[in-house]
Amino acid sequence: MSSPTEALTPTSYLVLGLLAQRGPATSYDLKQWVAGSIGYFWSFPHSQLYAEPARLESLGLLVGTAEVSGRKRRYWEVTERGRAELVAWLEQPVTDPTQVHDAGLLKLFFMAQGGREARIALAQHQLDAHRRKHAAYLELDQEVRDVADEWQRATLDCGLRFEQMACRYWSDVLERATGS
Amino acid sequence: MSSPTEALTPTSYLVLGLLAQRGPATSYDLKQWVAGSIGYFWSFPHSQLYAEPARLESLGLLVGTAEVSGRKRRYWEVTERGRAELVAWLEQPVTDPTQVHDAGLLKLFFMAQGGREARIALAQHQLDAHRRKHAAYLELDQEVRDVADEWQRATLDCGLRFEQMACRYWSDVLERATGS
DNA sequence: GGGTACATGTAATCAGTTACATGATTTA
DNA sequence: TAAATCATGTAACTGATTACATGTACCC
Repeated sequence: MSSPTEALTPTSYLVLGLLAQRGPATSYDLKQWVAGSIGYFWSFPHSQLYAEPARLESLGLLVGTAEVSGRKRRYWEVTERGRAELVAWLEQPVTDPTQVHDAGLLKLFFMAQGGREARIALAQHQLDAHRRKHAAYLELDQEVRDVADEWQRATLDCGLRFEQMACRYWSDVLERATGS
Repeated sequence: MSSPTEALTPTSYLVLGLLAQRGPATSYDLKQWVAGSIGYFWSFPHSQLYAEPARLESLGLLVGTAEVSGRKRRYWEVTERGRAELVAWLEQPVTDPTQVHDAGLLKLFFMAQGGREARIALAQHQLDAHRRKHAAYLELDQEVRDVADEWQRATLDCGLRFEQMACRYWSDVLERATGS
């Protein structure tokens, strides 16, 4: 029992991981970083990114320093214990199964209750959305190619594959919806 | 402004949709149905499935009837307004982007902070998990082949494709993790 | 120097999760 | 008939979401 850590959430490890990876930063920085990476498939509202560091500090995993000048920004930095906690988490096996929250899929599941038009519209709309996302990932891939490390790029690669699969999938659904 | 509906959640539409699809049922039935379908990739805790119908009844989208005999079960049934609300939802375009909550991916993103062993273990573990899930979907596919409607089967097909993609992905990650 | 967008945070609400609790069936 | 499991809920907590509020920098 190295650390009597009160169950941390994914948000906790996100904050811990980002700060460990990129050094001291403000909640606003976290927000920006998330928006440019993980946020593409796992959204963390900015209010959480302001609240969570305070919690982690009370657990001794971060330390914060407030500016005295105008903006009074609070910078957060990972402590030794914080880094240890992060590494321990990385070594633990994942238990929670992947959750895919997709309102489009939920609708499709009930689409026998709707009309043909609705099915076509859904499929078309989802196809467009996933195509846009795929394009966005491709662009992102170019942008970060030389600043991201190998595993960050691997994560992005998963997004890319996912969107590619989704495009094919909704394209097939569209075909069936049109044909029936 | 057909209905002054207070923003419904995905849980609301899940309940509405299931009851519309399969007729009057108890919260326990809902729980069972979810466990055998959507629940594979989008978990809805049973407490929600007990609480939500009450909310929907207060909105006039369901009506409940309580047994008087031993178990005092409460059966829920969709009203006309409920059905209309469901259909309206099916026709609306999806706005929320797909959320993929996967602790494994989150870890991978930070895996430069961990050791080679941890990366191999993660990839291997995720690969196993997705293989099991894929197998489970295949089995489910056989079971429901003749009871599920076309769009329910299409939803399952998405799960199948997702797991297939995930298996390939983590297999590739495993290779890179081993090789470096 | 007034408007607009960016930056930084707080407060209130609410959904989701965990835990608890108990009655009804089945089975050993 | 005792134990175990299934069935049916409720209560408490807390993380997540939304909304609000204000300060700072930029630009027209």
